[in-house]
Order: sequence, then C-alpha cells, then structure tokens
Amino acid sequence: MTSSPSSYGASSSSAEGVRKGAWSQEEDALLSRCIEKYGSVKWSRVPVLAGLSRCSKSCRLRWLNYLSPLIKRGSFEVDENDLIIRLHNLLGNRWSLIAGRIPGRTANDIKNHWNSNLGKKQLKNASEMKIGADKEVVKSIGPEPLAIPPNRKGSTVQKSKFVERKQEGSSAAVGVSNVEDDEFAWVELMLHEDSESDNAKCYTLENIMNREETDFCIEFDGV
DNA sequence: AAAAGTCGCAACCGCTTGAGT
DNA sequence: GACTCAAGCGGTTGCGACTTT
Repeated sequence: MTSSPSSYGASSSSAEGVRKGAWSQEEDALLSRCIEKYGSVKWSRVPVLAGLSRCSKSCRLRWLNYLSPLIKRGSFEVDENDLIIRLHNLLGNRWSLIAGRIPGRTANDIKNHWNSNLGKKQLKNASEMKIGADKEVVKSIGPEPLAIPPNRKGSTVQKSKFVERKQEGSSAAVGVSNVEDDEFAWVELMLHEDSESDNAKCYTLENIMNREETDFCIEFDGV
C-alpha cells in the first residue's frame, strides 16, 4: 500500500491537534530531513524539530517501518520465507527478534507477511500433516514458542543496542531493528542447558536453522 | 460492468519495560 | 518503593488494490 494521504483518514486529528492517519509526502520529507539533521535525538523531540503535528510514537513508527534507508522493499524471497518459518517455529511471535535476523525487514513487515501468507501456509501444512499423522508421528513445535525468560524481552535487548549505537554517535539508532548474534545467545544457552541429553549437541541455533523443518522440532510437553 | 470477497500493508492502540527522579 | 516518561513490542484495524463471481 502507498502512503497516500487519502487513506486512513489522514485529515483526522485529535483534540490536541495531533495529526493521525496516513502520512503525506511533505510529512515524510520533514521527518527524513529531521532525522538526517539531528540523528539520534529523542523521539519526543522529533515532532517539534521536524515541525510535524504528529505524536512521537507515530514519527518513530513511520521512520522505523517505512522511511529508514535500511529497509528493503519488495516481495519476500524464498530463502527469507524459509528463514522466517524456521525462526517462527523457534521463537514464536517475537517479530522484532525475527526481524533482527532478516536484514532490511522490519518486524511489522514480517508480522504482516506472516499473517497474510506464511501463517496460512503453515496452517495448511499442519492440517495436511495431521491427515498423514496415522502413518508417522510428527512432533510439532507449535503453536507456543519456547518459553522466554521474562528478562529476555526484546525491548531490553533492543534498547541496549539502541544506547550502544547512540554512544557511537550513529544516527542508525533510529534504524531498522538490528538484533545482533549475541541476542540469540539465550536461545543457544537454553538449548545447551540440556547438555546431558544425547540430543543436546544437535540443538545449537546454527544447527536448528540449517536443518530440515521436521528435524529440529522440539517437544514441549510439560514445558 | 458491478458487487462481493480477499489480500497487503500502513498505522494505531494498549501494554510492558527500563531509566530517571 | 512509587511515580513518570520514553521507547519498544505484538495485536489489531482500516482501507486501497486486486481478484473472483
């Protein structure tokens, strides 16, 4: 979809005069210019600095999901789909974490893509598997993801990266989510915690990502 | 040709978390 | 410890575009 001002009731505004709805080209230009000029300024200051009648949240979202030069546009490639499916099996609806593994794709992109395409495919596959379940026992990872420790919420991890980049003086602090490899360390850690198990060796993140779909399913009974 | 249904995606909403006071 | 604020997240909505009937 385009950012046409006609959509989403762009002319609407709240009682405080804060604009809502689709962004116009002028607004996009103002926001882009502001980010270029001021870089990693606080989002709460962006609407003022940019001269926009938008809330800071809206500005942040617009930049992160649409305007950032780091965003890769266009349809998802086969290997991207494959990776998303595998990561979703592993992480569940942790879109920001998944996005961190797929360069140029935002969490929102991936979430939308999953909800409109991949999720449905997965459902279809699952039902087909069920039909064939009499012949072969398939241990499924879904629908619940791995239990994620409360202190592993994406925001924490992302925020620390945000601060790091800020300290480096990079304007990329307002870029696409950039979850680095170490942010998957807890997954690997969890998998390795079962080091007594015969299978433990197989469950490194790398192995999981490289294995066939049905190979890496982990049983969640009692988890 | 037109109505109905579906899809894709931008944007919003509400909640959670962490930092600062 | 309680409160406030900023930032981030996932879920959901709304609407234009496209497809089907």
